[in-house]
Amino acid sequence: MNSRAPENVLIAHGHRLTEPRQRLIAILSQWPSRFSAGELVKAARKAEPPIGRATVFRTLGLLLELGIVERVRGADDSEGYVVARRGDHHHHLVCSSCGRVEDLPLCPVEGRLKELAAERRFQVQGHNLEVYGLCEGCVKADEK
Amino acid sequence: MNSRAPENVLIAHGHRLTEPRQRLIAILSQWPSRFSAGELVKAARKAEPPIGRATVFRTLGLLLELGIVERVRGADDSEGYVVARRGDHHHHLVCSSCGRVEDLPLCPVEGRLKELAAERRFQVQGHNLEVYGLCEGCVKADEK
DNA sequence: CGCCCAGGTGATACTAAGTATCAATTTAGC
DNA sequence: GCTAAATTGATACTTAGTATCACCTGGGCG
Repeated sequence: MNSRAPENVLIAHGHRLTEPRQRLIAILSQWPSRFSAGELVKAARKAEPPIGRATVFRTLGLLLELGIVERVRGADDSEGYVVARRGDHHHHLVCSSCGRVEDLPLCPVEGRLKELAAERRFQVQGHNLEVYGLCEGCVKADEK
Repeated sequence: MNSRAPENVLIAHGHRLTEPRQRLIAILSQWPSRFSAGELVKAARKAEPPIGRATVFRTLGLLLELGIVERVRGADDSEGYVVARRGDHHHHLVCSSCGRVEDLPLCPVEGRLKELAAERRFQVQGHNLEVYGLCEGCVKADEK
């Protein structure tokens, strides 16, 4: 089966596949786009039976750590989450108009960054890049 | 005089140079490194006369908008601020051991990013890059 | 199958980081 | 110095996240 399915990743890392977690994953898998912690808490509270706030945050942290969910920050420093669509290194193109998040699989930083940091004797461990602008749809809407 | 002095930038943008703002700028100019909102609020509250919490946040927002202060995020998603040391486009090398923040004036993203985004028909408005790792001092300390 | 217990849950309470409101005060130009 | 507009500070509220702790349950074991 799909070893990248959240349920399997959870188990592979020695976590239990509890009922609240499964239901939370189900909620997330249906999520259309970016969401905030509060939105997820609200959806979880509305579920039947409801999932507690603490569990939502704990599970969110777990999914974040396992790379199943990613934190996204928009141009205005707004925070949010998205369900990860790829497991490898990538970045995000965040639309500042509609909030949509696209993946940018090719990293425009690698290589160049290494040289720059080496000159400074800075030992790079990782980096985070968020690109913001207008997605194709919003550019068109803007032109009208 | 120095047109990049916070006081002058404030005035140049039509803001008033009030006493609380001046004192807050004075506090910031002495700040050794990265700070959190809470730390600044505490320092402002200890000042004589104290500066109110709301004013601290409003002023912080203003200084952020004017580029006098910058938001910095570490590897662990920790948030913080630093007083900007340069006014042009740059990024940050954040030490995940000591928290020190260095400026990276050469942008390793420009150019490459434009091509990549163009292929995707994404209209780039800006980007944010944080690099984390170990600063020169912490690399040495680590080797011992 | 049923026991057992570590890992997980949910209620509650707490902290940090902001935002909103509004009456009282101050600034800067006239 | 006067006045309008900007700013302040107190207070209350919101969102995000952590801490605690008694209770519950998933799943390995006999």
